[in-house]
Amino acid sequence: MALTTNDTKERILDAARLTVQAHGYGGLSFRELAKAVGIKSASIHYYFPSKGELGGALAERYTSTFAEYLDSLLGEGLDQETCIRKYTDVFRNTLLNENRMCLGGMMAAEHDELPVKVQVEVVKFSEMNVRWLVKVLLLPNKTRAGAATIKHRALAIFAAVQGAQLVARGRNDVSAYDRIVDAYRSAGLLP
Amino acid sequence: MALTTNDTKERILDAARLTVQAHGYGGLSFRELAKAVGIKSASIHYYFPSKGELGGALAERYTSTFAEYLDSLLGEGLDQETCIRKYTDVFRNTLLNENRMCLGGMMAAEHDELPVKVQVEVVKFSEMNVRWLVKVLLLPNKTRAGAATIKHRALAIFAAVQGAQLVARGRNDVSAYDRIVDAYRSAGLLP
DNA sequence: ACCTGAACACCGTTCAAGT
DNA sequence: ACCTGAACACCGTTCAAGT
Repeated sequence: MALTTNDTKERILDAARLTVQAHGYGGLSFRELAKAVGIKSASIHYYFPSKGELGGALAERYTSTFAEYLDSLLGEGLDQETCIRKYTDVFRNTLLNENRMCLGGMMAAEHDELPVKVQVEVVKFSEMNVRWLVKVLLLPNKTRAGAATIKHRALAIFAAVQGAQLVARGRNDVSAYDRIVDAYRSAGLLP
Repeated sequence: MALTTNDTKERILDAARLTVQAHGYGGLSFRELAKAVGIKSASIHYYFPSKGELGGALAERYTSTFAEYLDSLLGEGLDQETCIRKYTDVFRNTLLNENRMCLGGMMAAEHDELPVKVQVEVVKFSEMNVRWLVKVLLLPNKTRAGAATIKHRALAIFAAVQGAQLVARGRNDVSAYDRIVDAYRSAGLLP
């Protein structure tokens, strides 16, 4: 009676997430995935008819889980600077986890290899990030900037953090991520 | 007697570059590549013993070609703002070319799938970019910042531009790249 | 020097067959 | 409902064989 959500489908998604964040959607193999879960590769298709279905479900779950965490920060009533620091820390922690990358960033790079359903989820992920960042940028009452300006700034922060993670991953060096984010702060991009 | 450099090896590299910038290193197939060049896939191995050798040569050539272009801008004596605009335009043009991505950014995302030789070239690419950006940041005589600060700013600009391209590619929308870069400028990250 | 066909172990996908 | 083995056309790589 589903006392645990750790059923086969969830275990497939968990293993797939770790693989995609390290090796990409293209580096995800049904045979390896099956080995990790303890079934045969053909059995994965019972839960996810195609690799695209799996990728779509994976990205969708990733976005909602991340959104939940981010909203919880706002729910705690944290101030703007703390919110941004916790935000950049999420991407930092991903790197600390064996140089892994944000699922959304990884899949953005793999755009041309993705089924349309997965491409759509990648866009939704970035939109969720921007929506949250807009809320954070509006936190102080001194809102002298217009709505469009705030949204562009939020998109820029999202892109800058993604780029910091991408470059640091390419160097396999978390300290590069730290230097970059610090420089963003010094330059005035981050509050 | 080599009156033209458009020999088989160069044609392989040219076709490979376009493919990797669109589909990634993982999306590069010897069979497809051979088809584009007009030989058999086994023949590619005559010029590049392994996929890693091909990837390494590709990244190396990409870096030196890009460095040549960037240095030519400084050679023309262009001012700081113009240099940065021409720099961001390079990445913009890549997106305009069927939503393609910088080879260095693409390969950074694929880090875990790359042979060490290729990983090294990805690092060299980013270092070349930072070196050039440092030179540009030092262009005005009013150099009030220290050497370390300048270098961190240069690295941050490189990362930010890579992120802008990554996010825009994920959305298949060049206008997103433009909005992000504009926001970088407004925030003071870009001169 | 340059090219090829054939083989190998991989891949996602399909499907008939099991329980 | 859930799982499997076997087949299919792909992949990079290897190698003996061609010219």
